[in-house]
Amino acid sequence: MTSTQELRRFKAEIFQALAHPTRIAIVEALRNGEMSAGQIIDQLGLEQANASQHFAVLRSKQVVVNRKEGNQVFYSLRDPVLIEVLDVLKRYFYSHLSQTMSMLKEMRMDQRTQKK
Amino acid sequence: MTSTQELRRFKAEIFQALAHPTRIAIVEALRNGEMSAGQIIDQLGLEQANASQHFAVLRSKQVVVNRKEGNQVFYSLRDPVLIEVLDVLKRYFYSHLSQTMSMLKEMRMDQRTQKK
DNA sequence: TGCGCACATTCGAAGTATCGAATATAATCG
DNA sequence: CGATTATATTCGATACTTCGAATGTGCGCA
Repeated sequence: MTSTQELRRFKAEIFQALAHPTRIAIVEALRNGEMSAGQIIDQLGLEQANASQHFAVLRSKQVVVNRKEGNQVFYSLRDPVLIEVLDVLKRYFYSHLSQTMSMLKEMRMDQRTQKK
Repeated sequence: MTSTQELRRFKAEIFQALAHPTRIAIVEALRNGEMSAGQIIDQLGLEQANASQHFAVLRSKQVVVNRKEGNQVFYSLRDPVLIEVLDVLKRYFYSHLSQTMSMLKEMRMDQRTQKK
């Protein structure tokens, strides 16, 4: 039996997988179909090793799947329903834009202040 | 100007806020309207201090808002659109149930094996 | 005023995530 | 074969998260 607990742990895992700006960028880049690792890295301006680490996270949570072709590895979303999740959040963001803006400002200020 | 970067950081913050089974449970408990901290704690069987820490995370990311009434604190979702996000994930979960089940099994096995 | 309830905060330990640098692997090309 | 390209993995440092235990805060009631 699939317990409620398990379902929540599963959801938490997915959220964790998406809880990084770079990984969100990767998922968004895949919105229109598969791309090679190299294409994603170029498009987003990432460090190769770092990108690969983020790919590993997304793979481990099955957010993306990959396919090897010769030299290259092509990534795609396992299920485009995840894009819906991002779109819902975009609406969320815009519907609370002014509050969100000040929140973002605070977040940036916190960052600066913390770095002593 | 709201940059794409900022929007991604914002989304990542929301995902981070939801990236814990207990916090998902709290958000789901609030699906049907506000509840006091104590009610949530009882219903979910949480430790008081731990629950309060999770409330703090949800507040800091503005996922929930609170209202004091005398002795008690009532929590509610800032925007029920977040429930949509959880519902989308539920569909995601069920549409990939068999794969997900084996993934969960592996995850549990990993946990056991790692605890040396 | 002082007690008790409801809730929040702080602290320190343990675990987990992130990064860049270095290194490994695997396919292709000459 | 050995070099080159594409990608992945490992390592160690630093930062963040989580937990329970202890303590703090603020309200209401006797």
